Amino acid sequence: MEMVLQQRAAGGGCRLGPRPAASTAPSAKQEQEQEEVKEAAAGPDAELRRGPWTVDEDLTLINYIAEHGEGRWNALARAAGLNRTGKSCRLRWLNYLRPDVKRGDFTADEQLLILDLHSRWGNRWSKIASHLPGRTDNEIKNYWRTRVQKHAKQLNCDVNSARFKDAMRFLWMPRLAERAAAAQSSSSSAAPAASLRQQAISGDGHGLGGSALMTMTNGADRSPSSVVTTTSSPCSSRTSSGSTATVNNDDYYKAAAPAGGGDDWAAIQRDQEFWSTASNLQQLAAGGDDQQLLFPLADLPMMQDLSGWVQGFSEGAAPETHQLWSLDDIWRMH
DNA sequence: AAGGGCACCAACCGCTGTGAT
DNA sequence: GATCACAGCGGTTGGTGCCCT
Repeated sequence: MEMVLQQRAAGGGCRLGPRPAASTAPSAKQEQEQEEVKEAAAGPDAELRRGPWTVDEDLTLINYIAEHGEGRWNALARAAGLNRTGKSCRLRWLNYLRPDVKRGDFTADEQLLILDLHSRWGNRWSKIASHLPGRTDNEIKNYWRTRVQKHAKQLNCDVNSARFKDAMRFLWMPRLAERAAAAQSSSSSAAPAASLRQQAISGDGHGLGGSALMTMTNGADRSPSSVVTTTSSPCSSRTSSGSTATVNNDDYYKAAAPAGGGDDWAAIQRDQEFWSTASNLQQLAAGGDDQQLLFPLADLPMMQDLSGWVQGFSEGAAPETHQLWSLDDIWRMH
């Protein structure tokens, strides 16, 4: 325990001392409230501690909560003798010290879930976190900001844009689903979603016939903005425009294949051609001028089969008519 | 080896919601 | 209904450490 705490206390950085003035100056009332909180928590002569938690502080908090339980954080901070605000104690406990906090990289399953839930609820980190046992809202938020937003930036689009959402739905999420399924097949301790995904991919009991049929739906209204079915062998699917598209998993997975495993985004992002393709297809779908494309579409390795897929990159597409599977559907089947 | 740049993430802040008085 | 205290949420910051040149 001591060693773990030592590592945790030593890990990660944060500022020490007072932070710089905020861009919006606090009101006199707010300043007074803050002073009162300080004095109430530590007495008029004591300066509240800020910044990284020490091992001693962690142990004090853990022991106090083990004995008295959590809640009433300001009172807890005082009673435990911690020279911290209740807020700080609560955050430290919930995001770090709680025994069920899961640490380490997000699994493909978890990433998939985050993407799906964020597409529905937006930046409702706490709500999203409630669906990922052991993960904190802070962790998910950090993940989103450091990984997802970074790649939106690299695509020169906003993370909330339809373009980026389409890229997530059609490129990243199917890929994650497949990786999660692969991970599931090599693991005996499977999450329910993983086992369901495996069923979906193997077509077990759902008439999928060996295809990884996965359609991501659009936001709160749950209506698909467009449809792509992915298969391990070419198959046809009807697009929002009514044309038939054949999207071969092997093609775009090949294009996005990780050089050596690791982070999915990193793997996809490494392949500049892949992103350029997505970017160009988006421009084409939006009626962009072919002359503006980064390179001739005819040269793209995926172009033969993507005429329909391009339509998927347009906004406001009509709902699909054939069978759609969302994560919800898969979840329910379990 | 040095140092500059960047990703990561713990911890902060302001604000809002909620329940008690 | 008004006020207060507290809990909780989402946005932001900046130190640490890794990676690249």
